[in-house]
Amino acid sequence: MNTRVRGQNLTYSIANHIGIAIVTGVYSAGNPIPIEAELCREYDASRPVLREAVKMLTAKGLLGARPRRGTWVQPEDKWNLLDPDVLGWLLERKFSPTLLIEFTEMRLAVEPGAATLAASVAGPEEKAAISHAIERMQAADRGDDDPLDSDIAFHVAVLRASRNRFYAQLTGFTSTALRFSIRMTNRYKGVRLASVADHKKVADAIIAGKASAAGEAMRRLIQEALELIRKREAQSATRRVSAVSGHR
Amino acid sequence: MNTRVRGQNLTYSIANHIGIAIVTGVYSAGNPIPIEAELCREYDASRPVLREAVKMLTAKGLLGARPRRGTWVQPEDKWNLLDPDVLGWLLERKFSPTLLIEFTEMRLAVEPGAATLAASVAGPEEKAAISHAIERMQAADRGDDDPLDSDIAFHVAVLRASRNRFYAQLTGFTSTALRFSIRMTNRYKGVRLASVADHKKVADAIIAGKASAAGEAMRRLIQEALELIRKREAQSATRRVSAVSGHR
DNA sequence: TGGCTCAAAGTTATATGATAATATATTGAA
DNA sequence: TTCAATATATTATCATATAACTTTGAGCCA
Repeated sequence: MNTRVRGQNLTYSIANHIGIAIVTGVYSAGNPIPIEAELCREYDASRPVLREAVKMLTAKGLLGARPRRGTWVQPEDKWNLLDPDVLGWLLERKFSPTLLIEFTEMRLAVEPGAATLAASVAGPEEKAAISHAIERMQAADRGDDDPLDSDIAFHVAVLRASRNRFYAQLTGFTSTALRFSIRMTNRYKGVRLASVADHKKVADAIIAGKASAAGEAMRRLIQEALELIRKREAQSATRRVSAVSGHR
Repeated sequence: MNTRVRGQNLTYSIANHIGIAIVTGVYSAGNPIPIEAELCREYDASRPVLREAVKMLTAKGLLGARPRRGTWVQPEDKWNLLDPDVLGWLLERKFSPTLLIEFTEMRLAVEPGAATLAASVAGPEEKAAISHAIERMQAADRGDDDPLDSDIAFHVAVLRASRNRFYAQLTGFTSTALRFSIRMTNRYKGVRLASVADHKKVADAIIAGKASAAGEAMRRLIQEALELIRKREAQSATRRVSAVSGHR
């Protein structure tokens, strides 16, 4: 192979490469990671650098290593899917509609939860951030801002407004999910999965301190997006099938 | 300091030590991580070992490093709180009722979501696992099984039954959360935060395929636990205040 | 012939020391 | 006073050597 990776930081580049190789199945249980010495040759790097990269990946649950047994890919259920890097690798290189549906299903639970909390605890600055995101979305509809960025900003603002560290932790996750959701579906429809008006309902409820209304509005918002995604997936699955049968 | 750490694996032990030191605030933005050379002296280890440990921690978002700038602790919002190690360090060494409330708030959204999904997609084996966990809880009430383990087994079984990788990913998170929830509250009450009967309602709804009923039952279950935890926290806060004022 | 013990080999773990890259601070000049 | 160049401290990378630890297999004994 001899894939000399270059970037500002060799260790991170190699960790990235191997990480991607793992999630795309280049390395797997059936096709195990080569031993250190061979990896050094493949990536043309010294052993310490390679070991540091491998340690980063073991910290993310992708790899395991033991003396004499070598280095191996962990079973998929040990991967830290909520780690932004791991999720990024998975989406960037091995995107699948199933994955998109799975994390939209998760957003369907998480974001209403965050919105409910936000309505009871958000302070003035956090509410201002939410309002500002809505204004940006409206501006985007007039062509004065980026539709994707403003949409993401809104969801991130709500997560932060929950004043719950675990929800706040999911901002990276949600940004990524949203970016890919839209990238996948905007070929068929406008760039939004839901209207600005629907987003504004959520914002208004949070700012008014109406907890259950905020949660419910957010739930409807994501439910709508999820159904749209499921429908598109069903359609393209049908298309794939008819394309295959058409060849016969 | 010279804290020679010994264990079967030096690198992991050191990563653990430093990880705990970070989350407990021994190292912080104000009191930065010493330079590599000093860390080597403190932990009596070679530079490669130390660098590998540091790389594991940067992979978990706890540290950052740049040439000439040294190694520093990342702001807390960059920590991967959903990483099982990070969460474990935080709970094991710096437990706080606030943290307990925060992740119970998150469970309040996540687990009903998982239960809802599970009701529509769980297969026979997954339903059997849920039933089995309920049986174990009943056995525990008769003294024939462990109350804590059986309780955890139930929640884990539901998450897995959702057939959603992101929910499944949260099993470690939930086990930890539950273990600490109970450890914190069982001094005051029986070991359960909610009755076996309430758990069984969730299980029955999932097995019957009643999605919204399953979600709602699970929501009630955790809502109950959350209120109990909040009440206990308010009480002990009062106790702390009166103890302090009593001393004056 | 089967099982147990022990030894050897292969692989990761740890150590040492040296060189390169880089960002910051300092110093000097404009 | 400001900007640029240079010095310096720190991480990044490299090369190599030794240790520790399983796994495997061979040999021996029952």
